Amino acid sequence: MTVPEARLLVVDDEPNIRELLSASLRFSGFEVLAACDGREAVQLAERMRPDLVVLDVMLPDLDGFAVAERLRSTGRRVPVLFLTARDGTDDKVQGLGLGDDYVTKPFSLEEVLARIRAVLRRTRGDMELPSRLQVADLVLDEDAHHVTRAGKSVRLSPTEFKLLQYFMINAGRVLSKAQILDHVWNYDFGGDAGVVESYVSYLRRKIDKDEPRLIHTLRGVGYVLRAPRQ
Amino acid sequence: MTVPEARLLVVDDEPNIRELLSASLRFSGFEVLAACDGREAVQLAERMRPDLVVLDVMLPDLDGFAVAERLRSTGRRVPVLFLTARDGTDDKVQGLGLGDDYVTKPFSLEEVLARIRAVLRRTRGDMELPSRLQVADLVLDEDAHHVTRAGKSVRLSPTEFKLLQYFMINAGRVLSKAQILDHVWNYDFGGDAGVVESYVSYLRRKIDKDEPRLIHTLRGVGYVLRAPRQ
DNA sequence: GCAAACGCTCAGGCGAAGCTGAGCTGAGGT
DNA sequence: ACCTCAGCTCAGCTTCGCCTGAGCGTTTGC
Repeated sequence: MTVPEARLLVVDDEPNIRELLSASLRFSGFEVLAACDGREAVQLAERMRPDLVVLDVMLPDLDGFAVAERLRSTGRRVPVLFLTARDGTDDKVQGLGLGDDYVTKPFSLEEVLARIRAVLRRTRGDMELPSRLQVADLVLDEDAHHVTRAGKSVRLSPTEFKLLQYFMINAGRVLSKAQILDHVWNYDFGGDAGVVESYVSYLRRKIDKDEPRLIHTLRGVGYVLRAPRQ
Repeated sequence: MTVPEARLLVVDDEPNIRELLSASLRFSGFEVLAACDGREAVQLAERMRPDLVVLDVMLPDLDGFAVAERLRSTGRRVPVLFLTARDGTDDKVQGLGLGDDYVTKPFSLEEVLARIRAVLRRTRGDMELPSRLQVADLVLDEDAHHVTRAGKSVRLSPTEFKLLQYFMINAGRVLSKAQILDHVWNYDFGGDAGVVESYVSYLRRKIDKDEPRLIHTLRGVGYVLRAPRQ
C-alpha cells in the first residue's frame, strides 16, 4: 500500500478539501505538497518537481487548464488529475493529455486514490503499484475493473466495487463503518452507517456466499477482509 | 507506555471531564494543556503548538468543527480527536481527514488513550508507539484488533479486548478492580466491581486456560498480568 | 474450627448491533 | 413513455455482548 518516492502536489482553494486530500494521501504513503491557487501551484511545481498534480479546475486566480498549460510548458511533463464539478462543466475536461485523468466533485477518497494509482502505473510503469489485488481466491483488477472469485467472474455495481477495493487494499486491517463511509462514499454524503451494512450484505451475496469466508464482522468494531487463519 | 515529547491540548467545557482526561493523560506521560472553550483553545493551540487536540464538539461558544477549522487554517495541521455525544449527532462526524478520529461520550479512558496512540502512530509514523503488545506468547495487535495466544487466534468481544489491552499496557503492574473499572468501563458506569471479576473470568477462559498462567489474582489487592518469573 | 469476606463461574434477561428483504427514487438507456 | 438498474432507507428479525445475581469454593481473621 505504501508508495515510496511519489511526490504529489494538491491544488484546491477550499481548505477543507485541500486538507482532507493532503492528509489522506500522506497517510497512504505519498509525499504531499499543497497549494491554494494557480500561481502558488506553478511556483511549487517548478521548484519541487512532483510526480503528479491533483488540480481543481475552479481556482480563484487562474483556470485549472491554464495551470496545466503552464506546467506542461516547463519542459518535463507532469501528469494531472483534475477535480471538476459535476454541473456540466466536466464536458470541458478535454485536452486531457496522455496520462491525465479527472474525477468529479463530490468524490470519495477511494476514487481519487484509485485514479492516482492508475496514473502513476501508466506514467511510471511502476510495478510496485500492482493493478491486481488478491486475497485467497478473490481477485480484483483495478485497471480492468473486474473481479473474480475462485476463477468465476462477478458483476459488481460501482459502489460495490469501490467498497471491495477499499477492503482489499486494507486486507487484514479492521475498518470501522465510519472509516468506510469516509473513504468509499462521497465526502458530502449525509446518511448514516446503515448503508454500509447493506453494501456489505450485497458483497457477501456476490463474492462470499461459500467457503472460505473472507469478510468478517467484528461486532461493535467494524469489518475486516482476510483469509481465514489456521 | 510513556510517550515522550507529545503535547496534547484538551478542550471541554465540563470541568469533570476536562480534569479526568487531563489527569489521566498526564499520568500516561503526555504533556497536557487544557481549555474550556473554543476561543481559548485556538489561542492556546497557536501559542503552544500541540501534537494533538482532544476536542469536544459541544462547546459554549464555537462549535467544535469551527474550532477544528481554525486550527487547520493556521498553517501547520494538527490532528484532532473529537468527543461526540452518541445521540445521533455522531453521524455529523464526517469529513475527517486521516489523522483525525472521534470517540463517543460516554467513553472509557482506555478508549481515548488507544485512539490517541493510534493517531500519533499514523501522523508521526512513531515507532516508539508500537501497535503490537506482547507478553510471553500472548500478542495483541491494536490496529488489527486481533489477539493470539501461542500462535492461535482468539476471538474477543470489545470489552474483553479493552480489558486485555489495559492489562498488557500495564503488564507487571498490579491493577485494582477500581482502577480497572475507571479505565476500561465508561466513566458513567454505575455498577460494581463484580463485572470485573466476570470479565477476568472470560479472559482466562479464552486466553489463559493452559500454562503458563499470565493473569494472577492478588487477593484483596487486584490483578496482575505477567509472564512467570524465571 | 467457624464465620465472614473474597473471588470464581454460570445461567439468563435485556438491549444493542447487525443482517437482509422490500420498496422508493432518480438517472440512463431503449 | 417505459424499463432497468443503482443507490439508499426502512423495518423486522436474529444474533450477540453486557451485566446481574446466585451458588459455590477458597482464604482469612477471630
